[in-house]
Amino acid sequence: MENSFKDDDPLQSEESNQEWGGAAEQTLDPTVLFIEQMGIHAQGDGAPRIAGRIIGYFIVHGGPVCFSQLAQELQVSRASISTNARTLTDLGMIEKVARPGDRQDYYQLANNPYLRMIETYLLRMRAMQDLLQKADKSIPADMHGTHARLAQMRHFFETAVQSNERLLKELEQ
Amino acid sequence: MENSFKDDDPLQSEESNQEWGGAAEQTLDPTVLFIEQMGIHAQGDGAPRIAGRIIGYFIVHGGPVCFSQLAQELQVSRASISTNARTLTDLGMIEKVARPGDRQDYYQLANNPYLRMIETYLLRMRAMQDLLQKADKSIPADMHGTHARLAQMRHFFETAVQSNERLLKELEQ
DNA sequence: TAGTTTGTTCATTCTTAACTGAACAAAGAG
DNA sequence: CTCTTTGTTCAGTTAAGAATGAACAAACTA
Repeated sequence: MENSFKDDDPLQSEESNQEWGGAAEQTLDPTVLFIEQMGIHAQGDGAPRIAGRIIGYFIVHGGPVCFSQLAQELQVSRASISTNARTLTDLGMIEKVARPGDRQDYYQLANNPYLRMIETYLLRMRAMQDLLQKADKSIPADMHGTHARLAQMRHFFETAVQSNERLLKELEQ
Repeated sequence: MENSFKDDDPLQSEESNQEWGGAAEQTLDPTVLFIEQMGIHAQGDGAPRIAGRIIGYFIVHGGPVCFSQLAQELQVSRASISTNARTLTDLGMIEKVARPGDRQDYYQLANNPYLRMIETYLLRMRAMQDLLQKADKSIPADMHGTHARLAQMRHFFETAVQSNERLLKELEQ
């Protein structure tokens, strides 16, 4: 359940700490492996690694988890949790939940954590459409080849946007 | 046509160099503006800015363009062109074309430059599916909540993959 | 042969942004 | 009130990777 990088970590030191280094998987625990891989994947998507690890943690442990627990178990600073939790909340992937008589912040996975990813994706594509449209207007009309290529690109993004809007509806049921 | 950042740039110095700084658009030429914006967008997508500018250049100027011309007009090192052109070629967005009796490399936009973007996107999603499947196998069966959340996520990616495969076919006609 | 041109590779520099620790504000608890 | 707990913000550090210049290899010219 723990990252077990610190030397004094009880879970780590009580075990027979077999061959470290090399391509050995850091920990035997498949859940922490999964969480770590989610971090890597997020990084590949251009997102901060910690954000991916947080999502991974929620997938594994579900239910409302408190702020400090996240920082502790993922072994990162509270500052990082704060920033990334806010980002993920803004993205609609996790949400803050209240706990009566508890001052701490609790978070959990949102209803459909992945929908917003698509919405963000759509936003980017619409920005590109905008860019293309403006280019089309401002570039001299006699540059026929250019306008043809712009049109081709616009067609692509139009189709892609439609496709993803359809997907979005499909996932919303 | 040029970046005109260097002081000795003829195009720059012959004009009445009006108010620099502020939000002023660097150049009046809408085509270089477009190329620059493509660079910015690429950057936002996690791709190198030069890659985006190269694509922008091809959209504007079409036809086979030689290696050295790219370096010159985009005002970047040949090394950058080399690296990015290779990446874009691997991605299937541009392609090398031969010119009889010419030793230089020429490039042009590929048939459907954007299809491969989707394929790359699909690859990433399939990698995630793989990750999810492996996690599902390795995580203890009695963690019911975890498996449920994994299943939900898998469902999402399955739907998304299908949707994008459909889109791909649609664009291939 | 030596000299040019063209593209790639490598080591280095530079930029961007992730991450951290520390200072801070807000909200209890005593 | 003081002392603790909790989360945010900010300045500084660090790490990743984009871009470069120089060295190099390959292919042609003379």
